[in-house]
Amino acid sequence: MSAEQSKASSSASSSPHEAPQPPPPVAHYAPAPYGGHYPPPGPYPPMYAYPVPDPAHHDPNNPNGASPQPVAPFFMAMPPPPPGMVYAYTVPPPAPGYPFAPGMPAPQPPPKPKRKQVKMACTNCASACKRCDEARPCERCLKYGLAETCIDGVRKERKKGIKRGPYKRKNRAGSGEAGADQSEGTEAPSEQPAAVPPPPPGYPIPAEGYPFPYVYPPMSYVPAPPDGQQHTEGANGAPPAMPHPFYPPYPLYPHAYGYPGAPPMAYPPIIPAPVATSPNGTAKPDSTSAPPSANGASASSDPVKGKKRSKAKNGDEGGRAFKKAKDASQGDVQQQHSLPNGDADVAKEHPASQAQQPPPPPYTSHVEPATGPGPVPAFGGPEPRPLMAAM
DNA sequence: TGCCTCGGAATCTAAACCAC
DNA sequence: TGGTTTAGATTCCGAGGCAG
Repeated sequence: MSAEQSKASSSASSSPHEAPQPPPPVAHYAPAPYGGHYPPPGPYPPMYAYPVPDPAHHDPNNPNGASPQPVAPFFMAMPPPPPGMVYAYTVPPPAPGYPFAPGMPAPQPPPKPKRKQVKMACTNCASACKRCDEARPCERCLKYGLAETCIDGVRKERKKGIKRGPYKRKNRAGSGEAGADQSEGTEAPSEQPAAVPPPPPGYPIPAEGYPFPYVYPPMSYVPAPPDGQQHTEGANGAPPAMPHPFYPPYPLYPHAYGYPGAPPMAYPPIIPAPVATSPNGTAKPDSTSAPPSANGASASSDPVKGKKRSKAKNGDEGGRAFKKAKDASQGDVQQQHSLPNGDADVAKEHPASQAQQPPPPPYTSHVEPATGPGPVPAFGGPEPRPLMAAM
């Protein structure tokens, strides 16, 4: 499942519709744009992205009292922000159970990454209610040997002549962002902290989903020209055209990324650390990127949300008995091994196709290539996580 | 226990509506 | 005419439940 999804999503991200976009060009840090030195002379003490595991510390995500997973901490030697600079974004929330730095916004549940749908699923995927992709045959049909039956369904024509009630105009006080937001499907206004100042004129706006905070000088701040050089600012005293638009992220608290059990981060939406999947699934960053828990913990995690089931949807071939009977009688159709709803039978005939799928790279399925930079390769190694290559 | 099924939330998309 | 809103159509996530 997860492998299938990750594969599908990865292929979708490589489709012509959603060609992965490279991250925005990174302006390399110019060491002396100010009168003083920035960054201040090092070396900096290593800043761990999460606390060094303490044998005496019991991870709250390991309810059995197990010690934290021995994941090597990665550290970031980060200079403090340059004088007069402010981060345009706040840093992600800390891992559960850890305090907030003073002044940090209250913890919020990380917003679920928006689901991306294909325009038209193939008939096989549609009948199986499984993820499809734009390619024909799609990944799933290829995987299950249904390539020949992987065709687009026929989208039903929308009913016409349906009358509607009076429109409720959305609140467009915020300079008319409602429409654009709706069409874009983003919830940026509610996700961006209100304290984040807009970039000053002349400074670029970071691409949506850009993984690291930008820093801008405050609106009135103009960096002191180094060594008496003249400003290259434009007219009206605007800041110079992007001398260096941002600086490396500064972890305000020492466990921004990668702490085992840390929730998926609202921002940036990337780079999972080697997450230790706890037995009760509490550390599961996303079920789409994690293999189903062996004991069905996810299924039983919320007993309140019971679902009713019927054996057959719309009286179709819903049950296994029906499928089996159909198989027996129609073994030659679907290339002798599959029903349109290919999962069950294909899985039986190709058990390895599911069982031996390598675990998917976490989070890759949630990169939004259409709106943000390309997927950032997940950091999978235990060694200290490298800083951004462009830094 | 693992896998399959399918309910329903999330998303897409085009028709209807509205302002200019 | 173009932009916005609404709602039908569709996708597919994820939890319940069954077969082995």
